[in-house]
Amino acid sequence: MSMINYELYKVFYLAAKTGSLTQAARLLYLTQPSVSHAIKQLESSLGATLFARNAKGVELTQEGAILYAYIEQAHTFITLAEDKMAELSNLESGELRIGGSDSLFKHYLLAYLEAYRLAHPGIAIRLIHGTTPELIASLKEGAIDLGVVRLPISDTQLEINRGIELQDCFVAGSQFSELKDQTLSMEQLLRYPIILFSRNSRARSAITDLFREHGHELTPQIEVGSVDLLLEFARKGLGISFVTREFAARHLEDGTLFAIKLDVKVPPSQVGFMTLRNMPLSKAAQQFLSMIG
Amino acid sequence: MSMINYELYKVFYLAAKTGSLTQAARLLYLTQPSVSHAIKQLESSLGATLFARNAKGVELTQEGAILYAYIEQAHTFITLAEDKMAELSNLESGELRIGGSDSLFKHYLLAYLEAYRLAHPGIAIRLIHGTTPELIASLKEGAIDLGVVRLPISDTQLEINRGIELQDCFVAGSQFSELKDQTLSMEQLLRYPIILFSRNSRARSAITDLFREHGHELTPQIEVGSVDLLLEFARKGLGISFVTREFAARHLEDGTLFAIKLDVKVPPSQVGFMTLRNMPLSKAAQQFLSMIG
DNA sequence: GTTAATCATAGACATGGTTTATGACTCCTA
DNA sequence: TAGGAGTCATAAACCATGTCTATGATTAAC
Repeated sequence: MSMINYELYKVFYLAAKTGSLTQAARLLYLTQPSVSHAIKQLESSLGATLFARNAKGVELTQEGAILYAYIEQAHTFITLAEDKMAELSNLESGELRIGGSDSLFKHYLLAYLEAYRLAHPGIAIRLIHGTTPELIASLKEGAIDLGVVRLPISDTQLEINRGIELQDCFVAGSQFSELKDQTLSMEQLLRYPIILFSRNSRARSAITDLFREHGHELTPQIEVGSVDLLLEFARKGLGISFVTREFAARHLEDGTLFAIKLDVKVPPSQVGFMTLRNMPLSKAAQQFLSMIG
Repeated sequence: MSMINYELYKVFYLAAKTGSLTQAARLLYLTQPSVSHAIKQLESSLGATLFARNAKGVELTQEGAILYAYIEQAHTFITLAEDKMAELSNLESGELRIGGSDSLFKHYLLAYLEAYRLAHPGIAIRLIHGTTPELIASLKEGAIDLGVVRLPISDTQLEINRGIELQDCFVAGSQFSELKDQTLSMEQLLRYPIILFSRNSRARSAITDLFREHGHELTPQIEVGSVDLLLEFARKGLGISFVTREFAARHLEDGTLFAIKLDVKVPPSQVGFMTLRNMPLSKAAQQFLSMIG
């Protein structure tokens, strides 16, 4: 490998382009002898005279012209690279890939994403949904920059940032209005039809575990696959849904749903942003996290 | 202009390609801290972290991967450039453009060109024919590397190398065999039909000038456009041709033509190789001249 | 727990690039 | 035709940059 100092090619490029060592020196913030020396070095490394020197400046020789054709291309790519990196740095372009659940995207991140998009329209936002283990795998493959999930998570390779706290609760519609002012026990609640999120959900296992700790088995009459359906089924009176209070906010406000008071405190759940401990965040992701945190 | 030291991109390229600063250092004949420092410098110049460092080596970040896509291209071009220059240096490729007259090509250069082609089959040979002023213009435009012409030539921008000496003479065929053993004066010669090369020829003006100096006007009965026709017409007995003895060698030997002895010495003409004084010769041209010189 | 990799850091060092000063040359202009 | 202003080249002093040595921190593997 000949391994010529690439910096010499920059000098050569500018000398060839301007047709003057003096001008090249000016562009490079160097002196003319320095450029002269650099060109001489390149010439001796390549074993060819690259320029004809004359009183008006320099002119490419046959060999110099051939070299220039290649170096011009190389220079173009490097310039493009520098421009691109500047864009990325200025958040004028780039990609922000977030993993999470659809409900967290919709009810928690949406507002931030809108603000982010407005502030940095050049950055493409990609939302990838999956379960927590899937998202951890995606992170480790580099398919996403960060994941938004319910805590706790224990994986030494991950770095966790806490987000908001969410309070899960049971909600019902007007068909069950007799429960509005009561405080129910677990036993009492279990007499009613229960609607839960489908298996593999962190929220679901949290609540069934809580019931089990108190000696009760929480078995749903209906299982659904989305938060929207949980809310919809509860509103239609098909049963009592276990949902995140914050996600039901609209319906709780307009009265189509109400929260049921339990005599047992349902522990809140923490939302967290997980990133790979070893992998530095992209500027786009850094900026997004800083907008939230 | 951000003007980052191009040499840093070489280090970055190898680090990214090998996935290891240590290995990159080995390829660059540097130490690992040096590479580490170079990468850090590049990162701070670009305002982005390019690598995730871990115990096994380094891995490109999102931004690093984007940069790599560009730098890989640039590196490819530079490598191609270096390969090409090595080829040119080794005379494995290139172009040799020679200007001259067809007769000089055929009768003088041909042997050298054959040898050259055999020795350097990778080099494309281009012969451009034209008059001396045309060739000088071609030289100055960079359209040819060297010109082969009759001397003298006076142009301060040109560098002249002497080639062989050619002796012009009058030749005739068997129809004029009575002249074979005579030594003619100019006056006597002028009684016969003369065949000259068409106007603008250096050889022609040399001989007409010589006659004029002696008070005679040499006016041809026939003008032809090539040396071959000069010889052909003389052989057919159409007249006495003024040709270069060396170009007529074959016919002088086989007796179809003979040289006429004049009582005036026709000064020999010198063939020269002209190159631009200011423009360094390509390797291909240097080699060619050295084969002749 | 030990070993052997990795990269990072700090400071000493020296190579190499830069500068200054000057010279040779060419072109243009008065 | 001389003078001036531009070009690039050269040489030597300088110094700053990049390099190395030495060491540390961390991680992975055995």
